[in-house]
Amino acid sequence: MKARTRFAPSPTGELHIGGVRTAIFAWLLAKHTGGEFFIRIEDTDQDRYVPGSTRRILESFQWLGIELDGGPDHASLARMKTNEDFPGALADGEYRGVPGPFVQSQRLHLYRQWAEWLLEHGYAYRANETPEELARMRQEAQARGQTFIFREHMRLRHDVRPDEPHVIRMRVLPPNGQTVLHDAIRGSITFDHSAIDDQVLLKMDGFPTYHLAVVVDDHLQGVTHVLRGDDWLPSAPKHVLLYQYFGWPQPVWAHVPNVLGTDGKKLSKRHGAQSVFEFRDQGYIPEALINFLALLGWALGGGEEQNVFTRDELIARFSLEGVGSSPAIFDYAKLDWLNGVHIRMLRDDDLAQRLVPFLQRADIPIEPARDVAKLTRIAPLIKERIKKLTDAAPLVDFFFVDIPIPPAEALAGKLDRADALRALQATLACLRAVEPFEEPPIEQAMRALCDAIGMKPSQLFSVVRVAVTGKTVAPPLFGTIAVLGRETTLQRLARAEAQLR
RNA sequence: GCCCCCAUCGUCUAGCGGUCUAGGACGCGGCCCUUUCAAGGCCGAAACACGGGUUCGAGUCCCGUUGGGGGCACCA
Repeated sequence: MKARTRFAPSPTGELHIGGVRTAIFAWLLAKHTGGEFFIRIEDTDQDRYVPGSTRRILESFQWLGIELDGGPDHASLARMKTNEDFPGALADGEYRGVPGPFVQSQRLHLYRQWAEWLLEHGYAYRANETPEELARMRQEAQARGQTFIFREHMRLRHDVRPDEPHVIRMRVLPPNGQTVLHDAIRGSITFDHSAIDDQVLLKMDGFPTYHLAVVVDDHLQGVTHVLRGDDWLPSAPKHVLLYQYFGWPQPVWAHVPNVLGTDGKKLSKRHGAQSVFEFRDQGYIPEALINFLALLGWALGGGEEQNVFTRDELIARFSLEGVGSSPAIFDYAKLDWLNGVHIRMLRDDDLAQRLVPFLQRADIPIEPARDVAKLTRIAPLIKERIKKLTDAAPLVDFFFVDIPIPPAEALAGKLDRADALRALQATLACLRAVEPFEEPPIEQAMRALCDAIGMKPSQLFSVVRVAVTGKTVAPPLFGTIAVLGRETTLQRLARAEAQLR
């Protein structure tokens, strides 16, 4: 069965990593079954709308490399409260069968139409208590130690006419009944109607609440599986009821557990990196982030114990059955490890390309057109030494900028100054003669040199390393020398030799 | 306060009544490899929250306790 799923963020800020995980599950499910995954913007709260956030959300998915089968197009984005259009947006007609529009504020007529349908069929009623009146009623209930549940008979005015300002509330029927939610992850959960209030479906401003909009849209847009955070669990029975009232088939419900911070609390601002862009800027690559997030609450099971997955493997192997029901804590150490693993899986030229902005940000003068070829040669030298793209700069800077002449103590290290000098002089002579100036011959020559001058490899190579890179920790020496080239290498060796003389 | 969810190593998890002296991964410690640093290989420490049931037999099923999380808006 093909699944059609959606991610439905509200444009109220950055795309949080917890939301991304939910989106990834939904996306994987859809792609696993050969179905569609789309994005719908839930901008029904005029007050919480944050300009630019829709664009940022879409850009996040673009960076993650998650392709959409539906989502707001240029025209739709331009028509939002603030112009949210951007070059990477879907073009009109790229919907692949999912009916739009994908912005809820552009679907208002649908919500009104279906709210009125509920009214006509006795599943809803009009009310017009003011926020102040409701707050007072709520307070009174609390004073009596009760939870405030709004019910039809509690209305202050029973003769609300259609032409005066009002809201539309749903009836919870039957009043003393129960509603059972069948959840693919949690099993069946029974809710007592006595604990469910007559939810407002259509607000005074003509906008729907989430509860109406999500049901109408998911049905109209053919969503087969509703995946969302488990903070929606308590209001799920209202949605089940609405599907029943409308006579629509229930989707598969799947409430995925929350992602918690290191302190066990729901992920929030003070847990460090939050938005997708922060992870991007900290040097994580999408392949690793997706792998990591998928593993947070999902496992292959069946005795298979794989941890590293490519995007295609995830799509091939993902299933809702593998999603656990307990909340997971975000573990940065594991993310770092996975990021290193995925960096090592990258092709050299791919890694080189991705490194460019990070090196530039570290003030290393990189000119993509000129330097990517060189970076591609450097890539295999540093690949297994970096966990994040930000780790590269201190490892490669000396390839692109001249180094200060290392002080004598640094050059000599644990050696006598005289021995260090001897080592440099011998290396100078040796490397002048090596032909061709490539890694294998260089290594061969320098190893032979150790025997010739009676030094241990670790001794000789340490001195040369400092002379050539200015560092005690650097990429593998022979590869480094080869990339640096004969001229630069000899020049740095000569300067170091002079320093020790 | 009321409602709901969750509970295996520090963390992510496998386990779907016996094959569990509980497996894997990250992290941690040790050893090996080695030109530094990594990567890699090997070894090790590390968990079924507690109490009752059910059963010949419970990490696995049921109930309770405790602990954690979420929700109780004309917010999503």
